[in-house]
Amino acid sequence: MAKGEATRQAILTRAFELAKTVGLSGLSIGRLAEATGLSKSGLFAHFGSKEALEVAVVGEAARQFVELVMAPALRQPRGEPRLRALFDNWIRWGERPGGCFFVATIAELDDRPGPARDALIHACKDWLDALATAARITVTERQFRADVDPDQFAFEVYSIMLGFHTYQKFLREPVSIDRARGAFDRLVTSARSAPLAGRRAATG
Amino acid sequence: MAKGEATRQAILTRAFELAKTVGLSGLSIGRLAEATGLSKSGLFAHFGSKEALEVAVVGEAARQFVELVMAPALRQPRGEPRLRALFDNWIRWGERPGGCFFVATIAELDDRPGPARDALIHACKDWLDALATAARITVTERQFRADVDPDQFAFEVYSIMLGFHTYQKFLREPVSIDRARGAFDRLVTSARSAPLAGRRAATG
DNA sequence: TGACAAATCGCACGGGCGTTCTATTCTGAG
DNA sequence: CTCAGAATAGAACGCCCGTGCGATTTGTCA
Repeated sequence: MAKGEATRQAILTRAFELAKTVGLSGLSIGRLAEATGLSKSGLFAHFGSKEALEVAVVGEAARQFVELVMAPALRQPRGEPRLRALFDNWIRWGERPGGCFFVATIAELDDRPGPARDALIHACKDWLDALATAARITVTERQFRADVDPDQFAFEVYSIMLGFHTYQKFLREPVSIDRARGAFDRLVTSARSAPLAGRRAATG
Repeated sequence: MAKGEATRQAILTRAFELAKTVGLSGLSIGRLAEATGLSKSGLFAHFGSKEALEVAVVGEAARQFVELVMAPALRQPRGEPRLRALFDNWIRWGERPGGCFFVATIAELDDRPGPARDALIHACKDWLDALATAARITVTERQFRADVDPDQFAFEVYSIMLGFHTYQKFLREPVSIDRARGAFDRLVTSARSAPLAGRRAATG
């Protein structure tokens, strides 16, 4: 009984890797079957439809993202260290072969309604919530100024990561990581509480 | 002799609109022929191959981008007004139906080499160059601090726009435009020269 | 207006797609 | 060891894709 589940997981692992470069629509059942050494119909039986396969791949991506990016960061101390860990882990996630699954897939699904799109939106909102929560905590810990908007902060971190991936995967700019780190540092610095007594002017 | 050229332009106009939502791979010749009222083979004859059609669509996108975003901004005064015009026009470009063609297409082509990808990279680099040049001029005009890196600035503006489009087209967040404007304002403010005598601490 | 070229059409081909059905092989519980 | 049921394979389907070709319509200039 466990055999089926193991095969299914092997398929998903391979499908996730493939989808990072060819997208979800580009992920054809025939090609995936060839890549996993199964027959087309044998593979198909595990999911029942292409759409269900796509949803499962998004789920697999979310699972790996939690495991590799979010969970380790949540073990860091609250405040700026945790925020920085989220950013660093995310950069590392994006540097793995094929780049970031989510960035590669978002543009593909934004005009194609359906359960796969819903699952992807859910994963992205979870991630933005995690960023905003980490920023909010950093404010609570008085490491960030009280007037820092956590949701705005999350938007800006997210934007930096989108820029990073575009520079990295599309433009193949070697400076992509320096640009991303530079932007993140500037963002964090401008959000910090004044280190000594005496306020500076607000930045936003 | 002009008939063919007119038809070709009509095809490209329609193809550009369609590609914003379905992408370049999703833009099939059959569907495009139906949308333009031509026969498949009649349309096909204008380009000779799917690949050539894709390149032409990217060219059409670049042409419209220059006309609607870059050219009007270059008529604004040098420095911050021009920079802000580039940003505003770009936001407006992204608010048109279908969103931004480039954002929609970049993720699709980043792992598919070929002339279409080359053309898209060229257009993006032109745009980043324009942003960096506008920032450099703003430094020269002493509206920005001398230690502002124009290329880093361009990266951050570009990232904000990617974030804007993701929030807008994918997450359908109504606050997308406020987030983008907020991030841009924060970026510009932190780059400005000190308005009066006496320097503040550097921000990045 | 006549004639030549440009523009467009209709049709067909091979191939990959997702999907279905039936047959076969494998596997694990009794 | 047996055997039901799970897991996989094989072949076929209708569909749409990009592409090529010959026929036909349309436009333009002498």
